[in-house]
Amino acid sequence: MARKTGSHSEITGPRIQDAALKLFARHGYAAVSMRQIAAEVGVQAGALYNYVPHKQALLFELMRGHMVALLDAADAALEPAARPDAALEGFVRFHIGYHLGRVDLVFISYMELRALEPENFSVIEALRGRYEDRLEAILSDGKDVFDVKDTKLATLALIAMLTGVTNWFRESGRLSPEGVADSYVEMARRMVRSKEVLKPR
Amino acid sequence: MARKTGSHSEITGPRIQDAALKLFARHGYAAVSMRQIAAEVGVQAGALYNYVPHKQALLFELMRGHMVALLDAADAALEPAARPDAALEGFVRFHIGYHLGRVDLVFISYMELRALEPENFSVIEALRGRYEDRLEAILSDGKDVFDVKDTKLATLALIAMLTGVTNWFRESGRLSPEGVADSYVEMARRMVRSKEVLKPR
DNA sequence: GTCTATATTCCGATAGAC
DNA sequence: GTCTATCGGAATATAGAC
Repeated sequence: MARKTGSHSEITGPRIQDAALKLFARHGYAAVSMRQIAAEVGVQAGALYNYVPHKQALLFELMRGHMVALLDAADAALEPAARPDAALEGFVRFHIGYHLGRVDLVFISYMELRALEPENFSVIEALRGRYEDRLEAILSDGKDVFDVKDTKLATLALIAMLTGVTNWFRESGRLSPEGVADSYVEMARRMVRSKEVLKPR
Repeated sequence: MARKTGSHSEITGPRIQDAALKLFARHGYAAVSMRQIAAEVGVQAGALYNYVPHKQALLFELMRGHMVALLDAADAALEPAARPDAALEGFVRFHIGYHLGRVDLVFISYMELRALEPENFSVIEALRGRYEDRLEAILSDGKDVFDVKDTKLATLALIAMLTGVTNWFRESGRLSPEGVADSYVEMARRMVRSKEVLKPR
C-alpha cells in the first residue's frame, strides 16, 4: 500500500488537467504559464512533460474531450422519436443543464478557439458543427409544427441565447438551473412559435 | 509641407490603435507582444511608448472608447418616446447594425475582460451595464404590451442572441445586415410576444 | 516520476543618440 | 519622434541526477 515519495502517476495526470482548466478559464490560455499550472498541482514545471507533450496539447485535449462528451451526452439525453415541441424542449433543458454544470469547459471551448493551431481548430469546429446540427435537425423535422423562415439562423440564434446563460448564471443567484431552463424553454418555443405555446391564448 | 523623416505624430497614434485592435482580436491580448504591434505599424517597439504608457492602457482605451461610443450612438439612434414595439425593433436594428460594423471591437470588448486590471474591469462593466439598461428599460416600459415574466432574464437572453450575430456573420454570406436584422426583429418580438406580431395570425 | 539546472528565446519597458 | 541597445525577468521545453 505504501507509495514511494515523488511517484503519483495515477493522480497527477488528472490534477494537471483540472489545474489547466481552472487557470485557462480564469486568465486565458496565453496568459497562463506551465509554471503556474505546475504550482497549482504542486510539482515543478518539468514534471508536467511526463504527462503532456506541450502546452497546446493540454488545451486541445480539454476542448476535444469536452466536445466529445457533449455529443455523447446529447445522444444519450435526447429522444430521437420525440414530437417536435417535446424535442425542442428536451434540447433546451439538456443544453442548459449540461452547460451550467461545466461552465469552465464551455468558457474555454469557445474563448480559446483562437489559441488553437489550425489543425486542432478544424477538429473542434467540426465537433461543434455536429452539435449544432442536432438542434437544426429538430427545427427542420418540426417544420410543419414550427413557424421558422430560416432554420440555420434560428439555430444560431437559439444556441447563442442558450449558451449565454453560462456567462451570468451564479449558483447563489435567485434562480435555480431548473427555473432558468423553464424560462428559456418558453422563450425558445415563442421564437419558433410552437403551437403548444400559442394554444392557451 | 515637408516633414522630417521619422516624425509622424498625427498618424502613428491612430495606427497603433488600429494595429493593436486587429492583433488583439485575432490572437488575443496576452498572445500579442508590443513588438508585434510595432512591426504592424512599421516602427520599433520603443517608439510605441511615445503614445501609450503601457500595454494595458492600449487594451483599456480600446474597450472604453468602444463602450462610450456605443452608448452615445444608442442615445442618438433610439427614440425615447417610441411605442414599446417600435422601441424594441429600434433597439434590435441598432444593436445588430452597430455591432456588425465593429466586430473586432465587439469581440475584444467581451473576450478580453479577463485581461483587464481590476479597476479597469470595473469601468468597462459599469458601461456595459448602462447599455443593457437601455434594453431592460424598453421591456419594462412596455410591460402592458409585452408578455415577459422576468425582464432581467429576457434582457440577457436578447442581448446574447443579438450579439451572437457577430460570431458568424460574414459580409460575403447569403444574408445582408438588413436581412439579418429583419429576422432578428421578428424573433425578438416573438420572444416577448409583442401583440404586433401575433395579430396577423 | 520528480527534481534541479539550464538552453534558448522572447517579453515589457527604459535610456540615450540622433 | 524614432532609432539602437539593453536591463531584468519569464517563457517553453529539455537533460540528467536521484
